[in-house]
Amino acid sequence: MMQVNEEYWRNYWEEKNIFKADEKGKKFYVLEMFPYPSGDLHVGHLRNYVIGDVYTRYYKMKGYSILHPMGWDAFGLPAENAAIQRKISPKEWTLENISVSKATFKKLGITYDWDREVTTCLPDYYKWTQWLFIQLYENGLAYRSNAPVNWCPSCMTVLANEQVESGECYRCGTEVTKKDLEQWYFGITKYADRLLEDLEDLPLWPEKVKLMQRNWIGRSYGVTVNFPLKSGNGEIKVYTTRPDTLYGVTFMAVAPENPLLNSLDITPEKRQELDAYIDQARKKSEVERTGTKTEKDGVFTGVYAINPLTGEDVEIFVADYVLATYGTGSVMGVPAHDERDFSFSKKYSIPIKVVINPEDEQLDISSMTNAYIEPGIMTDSGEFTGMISSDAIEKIIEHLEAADKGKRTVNYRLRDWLISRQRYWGAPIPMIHCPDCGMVPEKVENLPILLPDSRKVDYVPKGTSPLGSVDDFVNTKCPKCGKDAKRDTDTMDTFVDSSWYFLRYTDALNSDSIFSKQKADYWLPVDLYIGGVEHAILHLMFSRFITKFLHDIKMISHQEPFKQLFTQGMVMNRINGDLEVMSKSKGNAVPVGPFVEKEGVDVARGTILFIAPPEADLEWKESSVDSIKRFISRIQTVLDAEEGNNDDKEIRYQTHLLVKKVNSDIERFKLNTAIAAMMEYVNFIHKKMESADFSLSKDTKAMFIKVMAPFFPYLAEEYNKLIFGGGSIFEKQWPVHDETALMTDQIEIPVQIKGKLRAVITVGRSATKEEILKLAYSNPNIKKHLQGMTIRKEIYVPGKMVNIII
RNA sequence: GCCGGAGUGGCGGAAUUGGCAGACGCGCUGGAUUCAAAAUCCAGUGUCCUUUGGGAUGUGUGGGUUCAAGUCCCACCUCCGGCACCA
Repeated sequence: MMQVNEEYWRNYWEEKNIFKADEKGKKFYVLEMFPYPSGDLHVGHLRNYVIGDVYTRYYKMKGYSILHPMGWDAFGLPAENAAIQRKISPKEWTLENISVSKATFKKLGITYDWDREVTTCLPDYYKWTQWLFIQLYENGLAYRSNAPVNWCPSCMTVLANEQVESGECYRCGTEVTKKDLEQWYFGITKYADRLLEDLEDLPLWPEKVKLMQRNWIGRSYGVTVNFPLKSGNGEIKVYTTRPDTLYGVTFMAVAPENPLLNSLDITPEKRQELDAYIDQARKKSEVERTGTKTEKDGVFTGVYAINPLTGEDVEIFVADYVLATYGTGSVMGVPAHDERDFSFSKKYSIPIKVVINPEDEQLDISSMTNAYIEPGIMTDSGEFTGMISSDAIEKIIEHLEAADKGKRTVNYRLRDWLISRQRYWGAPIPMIHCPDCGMVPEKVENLPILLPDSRKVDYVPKGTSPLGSVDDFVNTKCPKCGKDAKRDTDTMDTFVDSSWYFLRYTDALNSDSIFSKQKADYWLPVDLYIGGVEHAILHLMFSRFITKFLHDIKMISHQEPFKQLFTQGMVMNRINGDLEVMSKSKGNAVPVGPFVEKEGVDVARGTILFIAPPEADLEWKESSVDSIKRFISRIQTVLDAEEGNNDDKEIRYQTHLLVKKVNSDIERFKLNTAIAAMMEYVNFIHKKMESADFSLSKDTKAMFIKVMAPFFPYLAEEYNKLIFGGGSIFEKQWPVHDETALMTDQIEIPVQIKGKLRAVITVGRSATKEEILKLAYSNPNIKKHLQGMTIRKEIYVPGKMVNIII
């Protein structure tokens, strides 16, 4: 029986540079999302990387120049937390984890080009993260702003909107609070339209992910309407997508944070009441304020605005369900035609005015229990009365613009990306605060701004940036005027690091530039990007944004980084009876190292690929290896037999069918059925060997070995060496099936009576309809069922089936 | 609440264009081999009926289109995921 020497092949691939990108001819860039280095890789990681490895080996055999790199998303909180607990430096801890993970990758023999390894926490990488920041700053896309931000009291840092899930921190699940802080933002909203529209250019992305991004960007079209104040000469602007309901506006609500409240002419008594409400609102969490379950409340300001279309008075409320950060921070209230406004008006006895009726009904305020939010016929709406409301929308916008009472507006749910973090283990923001010059970017030649040695830093989180405690870091000279100045002490969100790493791989060792345009243009876009769907918004949107920005500053030609996205399913494991995603932090991780040591890499690969289709979640069971172990040993039985020379038509048929099937299964990401097809094939040969003096010819063995190579690379190499004398199987050409081999002389035709299968007949390939029907009618079971029946119709689908209707 | 996706044997899952449902595998049952066991090999395995030829039934539920539906249409149920007052 064949002995597999994994180490030999691992070294062979590496020493002979089999999978080193040679940058010649047609290219294929395979990428798996790089991991956070948490130490031991587990079976969940294995799945992700093995899928990528299959494609790398497959495209290599198809003659492409391959780029398949690996690196480390190495900044971030776990390193700091671990360091605080164990009193070792985040850097040491991280680098140690990387070396453990890397050793496991090497043991697996995944086809990475390690010369291109990137580690985001090392200065040769974050130098360019800082460079990128400066480019964004100089193009007006990085700015500081003082605003209420999401604050995680447990992580002691701010979070981006994208990192808050139902009011909780995406990392630790702690309820997020609001804090007013001056923070750094990236102007991703300037790219909102392009990020939305260019999704059309990504046909090979899952619809689900594109939909999630569309929803997240949340583009809406409407109008900003000016409501003059009743007293004084100010005005309040509101944004609405339903100008057709403007005649029904009876109140308006302003966010507690909206600064225009200060300019309203409010009586001192009212002012006191309002301040109490505002104070209370600010203490509430986002979920308490805007969650669907809580009842909306507010306080009347005592001040009125004027409906610009009707001239009627409109009560102005302060209400904490109004978001200060969306639209104008104020909304108009139309009780009759908005569910939320309806219940608010009931609560505060605000008048209700119907301005849209259903086509066949007149709404009656006294009997209404719900708002009518559908389109309908305009009523009580001045010159627009009688129009279909959906048509009136555009007419009213035109009217408002003509009268200078409003302006057509597009709004987005997407917010600018808050990227500063009050933590130590991240890339320092390369900006300097100068008392004279203000904000000044560090000179590019001074990059990287090194993180100070952790021994000098008090990086235990206190809610302020740990770097602020290091005097020789903070104190510097202004790059512009040379006077004493202070460095910015925040570090960047780790999603900044990972939003451009796929570009660095194309030119990882470049010390003069972030990458060369020529290399990036050759390799981009990533042809196949494999990772979890949990990054559908965060990482994938930020990467698209940065790619577009780099395109705009002429660093790259492409506008989209990832041509095809494949989101693989999660690996689940039972813990105390509950099925949970496998992860180190949950304590249910099955480490890869001991597993492959025991079973071998090929068995580990085959198992994880066979038990479920790559996109489906799967439950990990140790016992799943049994079927693949049996299969591999059966492959050996078949291949170990002496070469025969008695391949017949049937063998040729089966072999070419296998090649065709595996090829198409790989192309459509059905790696589980590709393995099933190989099993069928091997079972077929095995049976044939038992019943006759038969063994495969050398040529047929070659076809099979090539087809299995992307899945079981070690075994394939051993047989390639044994039977064909060496070299790497991956330098050989992927087989092409011969369509003529699939043309059998005989075909089987199922015969149905009234849609029920009654017989299967075997006929010659070229049999005519008449011949087939004749044969069908002579079949005993068909005869039996047709006894005494009248045939009403015969349906014959050429080469497929016969259906007799009685 | 809104928007997606999915429901197929005891289990994981096949069925690529409306054309033989359950490929492949796990498990289970019986047999061969063995002193015995493991491993391996062979046969069977949706459910029910059966004279062993077959027959009935069957892809979440109920309807529909069609010669023919797991696949298409309508309504509903359940589960999973995303968003959750975005005005």
